[in-house]
Amino acid sequence: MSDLVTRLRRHNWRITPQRRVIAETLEGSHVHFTAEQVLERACERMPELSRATVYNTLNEMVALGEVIELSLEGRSKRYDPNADHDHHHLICEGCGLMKDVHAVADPVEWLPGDERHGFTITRASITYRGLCPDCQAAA
Amino acid sequence: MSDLVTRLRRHNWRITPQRRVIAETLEGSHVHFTAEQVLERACERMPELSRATVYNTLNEMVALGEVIELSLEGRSKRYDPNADHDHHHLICEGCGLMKDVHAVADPVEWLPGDERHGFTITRASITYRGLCPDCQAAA
DNA sequence: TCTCAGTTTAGACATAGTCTAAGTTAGGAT
DNA sequence: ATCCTAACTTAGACTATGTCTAAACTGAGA
Repeated sequence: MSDLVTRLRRHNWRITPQRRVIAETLEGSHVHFTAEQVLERACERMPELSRATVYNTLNEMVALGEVIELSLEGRSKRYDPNADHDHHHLICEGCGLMKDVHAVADPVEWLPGDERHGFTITRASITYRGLCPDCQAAA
Repeated sequence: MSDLVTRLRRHNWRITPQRRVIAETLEGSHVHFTAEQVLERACERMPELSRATVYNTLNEMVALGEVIELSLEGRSKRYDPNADHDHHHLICEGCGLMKDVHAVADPVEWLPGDERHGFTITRASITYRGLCPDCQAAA
């Protein structure tokens, strides 16, 4: 069983066949899919699945805090089933490949008080950009 | 004269009236506007300015490296006329207010070699999230 | 003045995402 | 078991954001 499904069930969230397929699609890859990519892959297992259900379900999983929504590149959002807020993202500027990474310091501590403009800061995420090994070889 | 216009001129880029209005609109605020907001404000000074010109011009300024494109929140990109890549962003989760901030360390150094997956890393940006003073008071 | 590359324009088109109204499903009450 | 109800799903219309195209315009140099 998908770990994401387990986490979702803890919220007393009804696990319908559609939601299960969507959760398992999200979790079954190292890549972070867009909603359209989730729809496409989930439809291989459940062809009658509708676009609206995919969008609704992804938004609900984000609202429950079990999936992170990423607006990093291009026009569409991507969904990360790893809800651990301490990880960051590494993006290849050549091909768009995205990896989860962990940094050794908490960025919140590196923002001086006089740069906080009176905000209370709850979290921080880092986006690293560069070239993946394949794109370096191609260059 | 707008500093952004000065920087753009150095690229031998023709500064037309339309481009000047767009650049000055971008730079004349502490807020980072969406393309539609730039269009709306620029049209107050030049009503016949077209949507296509705003989008083209913003994309060209990004390509020249003099404006940074931000895909952080919501559906639309925002444009930051401060091309200094060492600054980061602080976003209020209540009202969407966005501020430029500077951290005291370079986040690239916080990513250990074994978390780099063979990438060459060229830059890193941090997105801080929290509540601005007004939204704290309202809560 | 003429020419031509670069620029601007209106509007068609494309893509991403949301909403609505109707139909379906599942679980509790009877 | 059957009914009732709320939650869920669906197709497709709709909205928002951004890109493209073809034609018109502009201005610097021949």
